[in-house]
Amino acid sequence: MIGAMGKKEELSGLFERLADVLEFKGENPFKSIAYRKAARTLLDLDEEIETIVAEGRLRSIPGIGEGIAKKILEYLETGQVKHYEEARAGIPDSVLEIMNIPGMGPKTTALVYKELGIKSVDELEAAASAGKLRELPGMGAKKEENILRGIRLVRDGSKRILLGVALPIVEAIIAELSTVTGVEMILPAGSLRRMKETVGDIDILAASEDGRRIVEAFTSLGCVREVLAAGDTKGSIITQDGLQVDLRVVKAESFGAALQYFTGSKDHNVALRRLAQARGLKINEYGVFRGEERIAGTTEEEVYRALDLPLIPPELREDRGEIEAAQKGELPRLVEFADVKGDFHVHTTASDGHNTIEEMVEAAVRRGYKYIAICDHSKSTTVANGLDETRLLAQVAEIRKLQSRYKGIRILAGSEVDIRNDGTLDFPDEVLGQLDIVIAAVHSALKRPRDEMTRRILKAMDNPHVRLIAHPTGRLLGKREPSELDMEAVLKRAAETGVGLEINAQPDRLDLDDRDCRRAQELGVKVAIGTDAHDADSLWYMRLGVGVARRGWVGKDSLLNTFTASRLEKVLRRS
DNA sequence: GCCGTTTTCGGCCCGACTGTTTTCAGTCG
Repeated sequence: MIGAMGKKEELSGLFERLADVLEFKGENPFKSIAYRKAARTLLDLDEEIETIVAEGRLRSIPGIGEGIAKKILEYLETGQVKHYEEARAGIPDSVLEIMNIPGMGPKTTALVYKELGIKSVDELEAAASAGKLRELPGMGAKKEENILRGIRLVRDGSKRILLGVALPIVEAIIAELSTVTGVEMILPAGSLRRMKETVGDIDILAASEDGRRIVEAFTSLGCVREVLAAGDTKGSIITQDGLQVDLRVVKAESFGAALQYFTGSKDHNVALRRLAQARGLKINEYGVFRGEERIAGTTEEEVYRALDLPLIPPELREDRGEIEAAQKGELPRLVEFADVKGDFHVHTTASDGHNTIEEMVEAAVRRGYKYIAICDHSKSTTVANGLDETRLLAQVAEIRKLQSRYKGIRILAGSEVDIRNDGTLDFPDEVLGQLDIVIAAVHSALKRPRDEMTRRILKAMDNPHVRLIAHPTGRLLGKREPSELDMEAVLKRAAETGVGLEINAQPDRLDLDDRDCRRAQELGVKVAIGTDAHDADSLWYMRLGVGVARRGWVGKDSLLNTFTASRLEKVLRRS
């Protein structure tokens, strides 16, 4: 989910649509590639485009040259881009939408538009159903069927799904396929391996001498709804949940190259390929080649080493400067899942959780944690049965008593205390002072204007008892946009006050997101993962939080969850 | 349209699968 629409988001969308139009018209495809690259680059910017323009740094952004820079300036000055308006003139938007249908590329879309006057997905569906498409050159009955299936797929809402939903599904599939005879290795690849917050489809990579056998096992899994492709080295299915899963099979000697290749991202790979070319090498999914000779490919380390690079962790492979950092030997030492010693945000039956304090603590012990923070809701969040002062203090007493029975784990008495509309907190200071950790969070009036939202959070951070701000933007992936918020101001205040920001690890939150994390890291702000678990099983969301932190270039020393219990005590006592 | 340890012109990542084709175009990732 993208935040509020600023100029860079508008420009990004414009360049994407321009790329569509040019493809449709059959112009030099590399122009479209250039526009799409610029569109992605714009979205990835940490700063506002206006700032960059004002400081004359536009042309220093990779992928933005003379032509695109001019168009950006034109848009900022006039609100439109003439070249775009001219290019799209006479082409209805509904025609371009046809290109979103799987199987319908620019060529086929242009063909049906020109020959049959088809201007929308609905008209395409009618023509395909009536068997009219097969009369066109290069088209047949099978193509019609495929197009109809593609239309159904899009209508079914084959949208991106949450990482936290996809991860268990793909791990179950892998567990099953790893028992197939001849499977030497099998791992997830693609955006899932990069721990992107949502994934479009799932890529799985296997090593075996007998590709057909695995592909057959794959396409006959119990979860298969539809088989899209089945060859010797590749299979593609739609699961009952509507998730597309692609399996690729290579020989073991190529596994590293293939894993690298299918993990992406696309932009990262293109950049790597350029590096390879400059050295007279060729990279593909089978290895790194100098002429006919293969010089690497069994492991990913080999592939990167062939380019004089250290292994770049999958979570960083977004072409956001990781290759340059690797070349300079400046890759961050990312936090590891194994470094995590505790969870800062769990609920219990006292508010809206499903397990007792003791059950949550037991689950934390089983995970080897050294601390866990019990942070139920406060009274303003009535829908979640938030605790008032009396119930909170009773819970603190209960936690102290329970603590005496546990030696190896510290049970932190805390609260996920509401930030009210005016920025004050739901409990008075003398109550907050009795807690081990105070996490402040906005749960209401999320749509207030940017200034007001920012002021509320800044004010909460100024309260000396507050240690963390939970789910700072309030977004819910696919359901609710992030609140309007001056994140830069929040991060700077965090740096000043020493208040940390939460990476809320709920699958549909992941808030802070990876980009905010990276900025936090740059500013020296501490982050802390809280699973916000409402039951003991959900403590596993920690993995998702670690994924966000790693994608945000967060090192071990910036993540509070890696602190030992005694070091943490000092931070919590603070000042 | 972008870009430069072969280049300011001429490349631009590269291969698999499908369906339609008797040798390949289109699409996808």
